[in-house]
Amino acid sequence: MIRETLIDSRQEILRTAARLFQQRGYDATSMNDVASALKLSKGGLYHHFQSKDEILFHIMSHAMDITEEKVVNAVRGISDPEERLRMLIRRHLNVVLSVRDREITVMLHENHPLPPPLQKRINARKKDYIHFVENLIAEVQRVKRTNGVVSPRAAAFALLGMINWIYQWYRPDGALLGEDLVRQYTDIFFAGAFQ
Amino acid sequence: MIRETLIDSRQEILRTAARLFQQRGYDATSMNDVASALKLSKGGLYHHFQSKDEILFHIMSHAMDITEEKVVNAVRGISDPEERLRMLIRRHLNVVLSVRDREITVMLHENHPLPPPLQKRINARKKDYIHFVENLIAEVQRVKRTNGVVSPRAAAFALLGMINWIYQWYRPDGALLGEDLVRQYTDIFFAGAFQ
DNA sequence: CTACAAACCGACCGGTCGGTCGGTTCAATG
DNA sequence: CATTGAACCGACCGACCGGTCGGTTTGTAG
Repeated sequence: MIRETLIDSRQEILRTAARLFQQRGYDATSMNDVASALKLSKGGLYHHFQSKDEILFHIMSHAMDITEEKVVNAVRGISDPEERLRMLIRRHLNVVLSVRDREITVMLHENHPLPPPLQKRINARKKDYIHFVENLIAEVQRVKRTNGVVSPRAAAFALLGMINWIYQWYRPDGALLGEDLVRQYTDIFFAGAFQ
Repeated sequence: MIRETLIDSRQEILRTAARLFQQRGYDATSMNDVASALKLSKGGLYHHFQSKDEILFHIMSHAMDITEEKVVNAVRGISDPEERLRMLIRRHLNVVLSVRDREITVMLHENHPLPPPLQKRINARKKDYIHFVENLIAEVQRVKRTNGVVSPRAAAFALLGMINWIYQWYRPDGALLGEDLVRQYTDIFFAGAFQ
């Protein structure tokens, strides 16, 4: 049971750190803040992680894991490209809105420079995802025979911008609710990208 | 000429600070960094501004000035709503892309909490702008008689998200260039919001 | 040349940062 | 009960943070 608790501790630390980073920002959150939120001393915290950077890296990695699991994998089984894209929009949007998946917001917002090799691993996964979206859009355009006006690349950036920007203004108690957003954003994008 | 040089100094400080804040982030940029980039001591810098917060506030205020001048005012004279919106998209997008207007990017990205009264002034101006965009979209929907599918509010957020997110990925030497982006984003949004 | 204020310097302040380290607690194993 | 290693503590480090202040330089007006 030793292995288990170690992993659990690390996971719990990452969850708490992600919450604090999301609320106050990475730079404005000290290791003392993280430690005391976990009822731990700073020394105790450093028993589990080597550096603050390492914590941020694992949060971002986890964010990419979530994206691949809850968006990409959830969509892979759908054979109809249009339905696949609709589900991708729904899933991606819900991940951004999800209070549980705070790692996503941290990854979207924080530009803190990680050590180059770590930074590259994150960037590579981000690029993979963009290409996945881009290819899916291209496929839908082929099926719908509407590939003259908008390039899949620009459409992908537009779509990801629409959705990723939501964390900047969305409040769960606001007028625009999740399901409503999914419907309207999907309508906008489909009419926009497949004219 | 005394007044002039004082204002000039302050402006130059703000320009340099904006550049550094954009490149490294607000928290990661020290007052020493700003001072030495201006070939000034930290003490000399504090002769012109009372605090780091004050500098950030003025940068953000300036960002809103730029938006009102280069986007809102540039568009006010256009009588046809559709043309007005097209020009707004073009102008807003060019402001985000402009290397000269770094203040915009700083305002879009930095969430550093300012003293509440200052924070409120910035937030109020942001909201005014969003409402301006929302109302313009509603007007175009009325003219085009296409106001059933997408609410002006959601459309405004989608549009601003598309455009504002650009700073996260745009590189002037990339494949997607400014004019191309304007055209494609305009096409996407018009087909999407006015079905 | 004098006077004076704006501009600026550089040493300094209290505090906090990320990170270290020697030592203690604790729980499981044999 | 002794051993052992993970978990953890708390004091500490050097560096740097935002900000202050007394004094010097500099430019201009009389």
